Amino acid sequence: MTPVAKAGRSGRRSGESGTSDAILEAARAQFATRGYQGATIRAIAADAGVDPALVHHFYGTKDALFAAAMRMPVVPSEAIAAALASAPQASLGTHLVKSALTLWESAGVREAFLGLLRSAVASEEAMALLREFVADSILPTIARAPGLAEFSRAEADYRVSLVASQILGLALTRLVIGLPAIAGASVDELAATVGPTVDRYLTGDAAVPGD
Amino acid sequence: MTPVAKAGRSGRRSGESGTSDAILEAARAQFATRGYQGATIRAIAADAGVDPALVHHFYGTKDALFAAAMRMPVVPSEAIAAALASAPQASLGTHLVKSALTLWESAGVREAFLGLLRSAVASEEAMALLREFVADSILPTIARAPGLAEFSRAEADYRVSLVASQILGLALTRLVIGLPAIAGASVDELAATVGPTVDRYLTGDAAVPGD
DNA sequence: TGTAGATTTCATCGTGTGTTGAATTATTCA
DNA sequence: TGAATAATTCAACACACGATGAAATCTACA
Repeated sequence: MTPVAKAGRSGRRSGESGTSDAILEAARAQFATRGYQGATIRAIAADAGVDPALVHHFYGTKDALFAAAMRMPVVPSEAIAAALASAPQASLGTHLVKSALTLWESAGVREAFLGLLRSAVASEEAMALLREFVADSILPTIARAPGLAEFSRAEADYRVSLVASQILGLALTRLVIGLPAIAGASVDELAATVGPTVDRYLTGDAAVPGD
Repeated sequence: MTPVAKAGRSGRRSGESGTSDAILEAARAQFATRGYQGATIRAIAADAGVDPALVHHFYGTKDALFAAAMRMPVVPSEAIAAALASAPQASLGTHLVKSALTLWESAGVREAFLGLLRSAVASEEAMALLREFVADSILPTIARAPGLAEFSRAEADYRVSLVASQILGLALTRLVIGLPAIAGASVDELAATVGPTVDRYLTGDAAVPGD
């Protein structure tokens, strides 16, 4: 958490410091936790153990820092791939929902999700980056699920996006808003009720290819 | 948008000014548009055509102003009631989804939704207020749908919350993130594919009462 | 009429912000 | 070795913020 110790006096340090990476990581964390306005250059610099001026030296303005920080991947799409790869005992949809819900229970996920939403909702640019990330990294991973290969590219896109809408809705109501009935339900309960929905979106009837 | 014209000199104005209401409305708009940190007392005062000190005079601190502004209802639950009351030609779920999607197409809804999320995601207090609002105002309205009366209170809560999760997920992916496949689909397409899901949540099998 | 209270502006305070320029130290390479 | 360049800190600027206290103007009520 405190990657670099701040030395008292100025001038260049010896050896590779990796300072600009430390700044970027601190920035990502601060932007995620506090949002764009709430994150201050000074706090980011303090987190990185560095003088605020150094942040500007590396990244110029706060906007540029933000843009750079947003380019870092946050959600491990490997986790999704792992969930898909592991043995689906029940239906695929149930398994997917269960994996997602279980993943969310690990520490810090709520904060990370909140942070992502905070950033995305705070600026159109961050929103575009998030959309790009979801569309280019997350959805294709889900699209590799068995049974989707037979559909056209457009229809598969549509189906997978519907899955995303339901699962993100679950995340929103359970993690962010905390609707009692959703937040209070167990992983198994939710997986049992929502799983079939995901199955239907993935391979069931009634999916219209969008153009 | 500019309810009260700012006069040059100090002292009380004659007649009822409704200034504190104007301040509250300006605050709501600013908090919704810019989030808690982004909204400034000065901007709110300017929007209300008033001196910044007057804001403090009426509401004390910025936190208190925020709390007061959050208490104003934003989402018209009458719209939901109207949608439920109007003739459901297709299934109830399809009708509900179609109504929601159509409502969103009217101007300003995306901004209002974004603002709500912005505020909710920015502070735990706003989140609690949003949860309270959804749980106490929105959900009971949906719960008056035909066919839900036969369920226990807990099960009806669970079912309605599932509906909320799917519909909010749709709003998130269509309005906020703008996932191409969802944002690009037509209202009828989405209603046709998501409607049955809502039907199943409302009256179908596989719903586990929480607790 | 007079006076207590409500509404409004003004001037200002202290603090924290993003940003800049110069100074200091280390590295690289001719 | 020496010169160019990169990394780092320091000190400070200008500005916007939330907040406060006093003064000015109006209303309500005795």
